[in-house]
Amino acid sequence: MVSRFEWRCRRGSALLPAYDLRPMSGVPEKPSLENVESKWIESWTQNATYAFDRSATRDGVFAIDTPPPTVSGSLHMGHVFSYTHTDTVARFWRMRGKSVFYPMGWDDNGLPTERRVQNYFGVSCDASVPYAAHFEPPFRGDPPKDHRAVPVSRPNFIELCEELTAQDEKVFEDLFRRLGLSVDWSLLYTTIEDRSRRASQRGFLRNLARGEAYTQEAPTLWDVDFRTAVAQAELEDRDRPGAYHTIAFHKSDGSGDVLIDTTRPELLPACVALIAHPDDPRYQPLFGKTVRTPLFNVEVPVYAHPLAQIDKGTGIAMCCTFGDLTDVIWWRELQLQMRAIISRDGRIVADAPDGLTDAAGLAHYQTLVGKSAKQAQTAIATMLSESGEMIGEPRAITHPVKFYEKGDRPLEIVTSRQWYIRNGGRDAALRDALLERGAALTWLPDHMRHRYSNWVEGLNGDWLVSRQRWFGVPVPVWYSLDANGETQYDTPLVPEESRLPIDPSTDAPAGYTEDQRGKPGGFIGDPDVMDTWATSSLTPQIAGKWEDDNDLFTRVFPFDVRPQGHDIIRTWLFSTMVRSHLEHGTAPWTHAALSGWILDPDRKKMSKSKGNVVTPSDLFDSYGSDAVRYWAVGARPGVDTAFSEDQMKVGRKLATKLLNVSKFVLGIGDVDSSAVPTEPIDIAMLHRLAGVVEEATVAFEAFDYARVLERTEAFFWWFCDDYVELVKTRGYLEDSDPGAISARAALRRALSTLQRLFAPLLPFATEEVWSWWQSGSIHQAAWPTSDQLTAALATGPNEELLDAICAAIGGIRRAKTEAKVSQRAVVTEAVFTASPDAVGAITAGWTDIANAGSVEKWSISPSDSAEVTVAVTLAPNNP
RNA sequence: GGGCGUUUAGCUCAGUUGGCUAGAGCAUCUCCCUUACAAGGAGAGGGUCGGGGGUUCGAGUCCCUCAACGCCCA
Repeated sequence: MVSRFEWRCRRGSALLPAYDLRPMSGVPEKPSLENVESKWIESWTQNATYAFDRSATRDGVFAIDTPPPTVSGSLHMGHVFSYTHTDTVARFWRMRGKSVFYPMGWDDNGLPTERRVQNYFGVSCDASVPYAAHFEPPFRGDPPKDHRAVPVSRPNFIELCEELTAQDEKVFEDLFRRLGLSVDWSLLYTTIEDRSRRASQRGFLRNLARGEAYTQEAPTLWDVDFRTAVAQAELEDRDRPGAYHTIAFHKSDGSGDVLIDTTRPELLPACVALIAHPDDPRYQPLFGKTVRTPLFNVEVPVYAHPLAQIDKGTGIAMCCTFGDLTDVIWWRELQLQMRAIISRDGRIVADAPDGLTDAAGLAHYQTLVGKSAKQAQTAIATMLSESGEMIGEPRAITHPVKFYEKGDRPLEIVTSRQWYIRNGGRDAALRDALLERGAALTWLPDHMRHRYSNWVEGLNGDWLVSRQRWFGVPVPVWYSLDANGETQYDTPLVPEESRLPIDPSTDAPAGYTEDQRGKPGGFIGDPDVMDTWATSSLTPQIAGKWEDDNDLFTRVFPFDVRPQGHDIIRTWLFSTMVRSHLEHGTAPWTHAALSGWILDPDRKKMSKSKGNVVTPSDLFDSYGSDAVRYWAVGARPGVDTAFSEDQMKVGRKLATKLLNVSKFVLGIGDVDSSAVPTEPIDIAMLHRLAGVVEEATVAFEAFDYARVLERTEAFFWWFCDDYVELVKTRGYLEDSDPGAISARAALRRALSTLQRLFAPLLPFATEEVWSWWQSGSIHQAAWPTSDQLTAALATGPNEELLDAICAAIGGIRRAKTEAKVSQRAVVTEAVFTASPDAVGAITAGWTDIANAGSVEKWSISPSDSAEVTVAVTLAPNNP
């Protein structure tokens, strides 16, 4: 650890010792939380309070791989919640003398932005439309419901994306500043900017050069609305109603029918085989023979394959190209024919598939052309009924169907050429290496490691990174065209890294000129963009300016922590691990901190669709940023947490209390900064606080900001309610009184420590009270230590003393409450009993107790009980 | 179907390697305008720690089992 002294020299700061005294003129007459936010936000910006010191070496740096929020949405309480957690840890390490690398990024790349731009401006991207200079979109916000999207060129569309993201990003930045994040805003990046595109393309080209990226034409899960391929990580199963249709296939030798059950009869024209389990005696005689499809009269083989489920339906299934991933496996392993009938927009293609030659079959097919899968299903069920080839009625069931997580219709499987990055899904050695990397991470909370290993172990293919979209990072390759104009996919043309970022749709590869584009002997650009995750998987590299500024990169990489939601372990966390493992041979960070969900007070997950979302800025206005942070910090790492304005009210109370008690301590009277507390109760209080400091330090080192708050807060209220009340009268004595000196010195030591313990949690209120008596920002002050707090004290900890004294004053207070008199009421006599040790403690602290309780006369006698008892006689004239 | 988590006061949650009579905040009730703070303070009531079984001198805590709720994966 860097010592406070070294750190101060390095930062060139001129901080005073933590409890050095300043003129009291800084304490306001009436402390208030009003306007502290704007005041300190401005001060922090002007003084570059949170600037990363890049002269620090890796050992002296704490580096955070901040999640770049998607700017196509709005910031919600989930952001406030989790970003506050990270900020507390950043602030702690900064106070511990680390140079904290805390960047912010905006994820403005990809589908969500496209969708928002379409909805906001009322446009749609159409690559065939020419570019229009000075294009004015039909709307800026809220196009009417019946508005038909205006097609715009890809460059125009991208301009609109940039316009809207810039606007959204400003709102985000303001909100994060208001929340008090100690981000170094000079490190800001966006995922669509040149530097990110360069990093993304460079990373991809390095993968390609090492054989970790490859292109392949293969059946792929496909969203028919977004018209793009999707990756395994973006899938989700949704339960959907469906129906089993029992359909009769006809044996080619005329010996009867074979019945199959299917939920997708519309794929009948795409049927290429029937498949049963090799051990199924019912179908063993049919293996190797053929049957003819109903309606279409196409001859298809019957094969055996172990993936056929004996107990499902009739036990024999039709294999179509393609109904599901099992079909793909059968098609590949049994080398079946291809009869694709679903187009990329989800409709039945015009051309009947190979092998469909029967005149009646063709006529049936014609009725399906152009229909959606759903419409085709209805049509074909009707035809099957009419032809008598459907047995009975369809039987309704509910079954899991694969969807793109952002999509509205079930995924289809279409064959297309796509780019993949190896992620262990097809390679056991790589998978094991990635599992090991995950196991070596410190997970917060620890059980989240299972999400990672679970996912990696379940991978069934490599990572599909190409997307058939516009607003993203282009796949940075071209393909040469041979003399016949055929595309040479196996030997892509790649740019020099120094040219990046490139757009292959407008840039030409080296050795070619633009007029050779699309011509035989010329070239074409890869039309696709990369998946958003392919870029955001490089956030450590982007934020750390990998290859653009390697001096910086080596000072921050591997990062200390990746904070993120547990819902994106399989996507963001895993893909970042893959890229770092492949490129750098290391994990990208040492810690992964997973935040929980925000639930509404009814324990439901908050979401816009449920209409239970609260706007953060309204809460900042109502309770103050510190109060909102207080609510967030109260949640233990990784735990789902109910939204609670009540907690914010408590936080507001705490911040107000901190102001008030600071005013009291600083206003009670001066004391020399070299003064050492001498009264037993003062010394014992400082030792108690020293224990809190040690506990808070350990907790923060383990990212447990919630425990820091809990322990600090518990001490703080005790300090205010008991300790301060007890020593108040003594502290007001004249300056030369030894008791007053002891109290004031102890109060100041404690105050300085408490302010700094709270600083990472309540940055505004603590900065405010610190400014009353210290110079420099509290957020650059040193984290308190127990040594500092107990320096030069004559005696050690004495919890028994504090407990006995507090029990004594508590007894007096209780007596007054029970008598329903004011706490100011005078006690003419108090008669105590207590254990012999407690008798000593109460005697030692008697003057303070008497002052706090307004006790005139007292006596005490030892008892066998550990309990302190008191009999109180109240003055007759009390109110 | 596999994995993970949660279950403690009316509510939200602490409870560390097993160790005094199980704690806090909120809410409720009573009282107090007190010189840092009424946007405050002093006090009170409230729990067979999800059920069952086991280990132990001792279990909220460890083991087994069952249940409910939630999440991840298939």
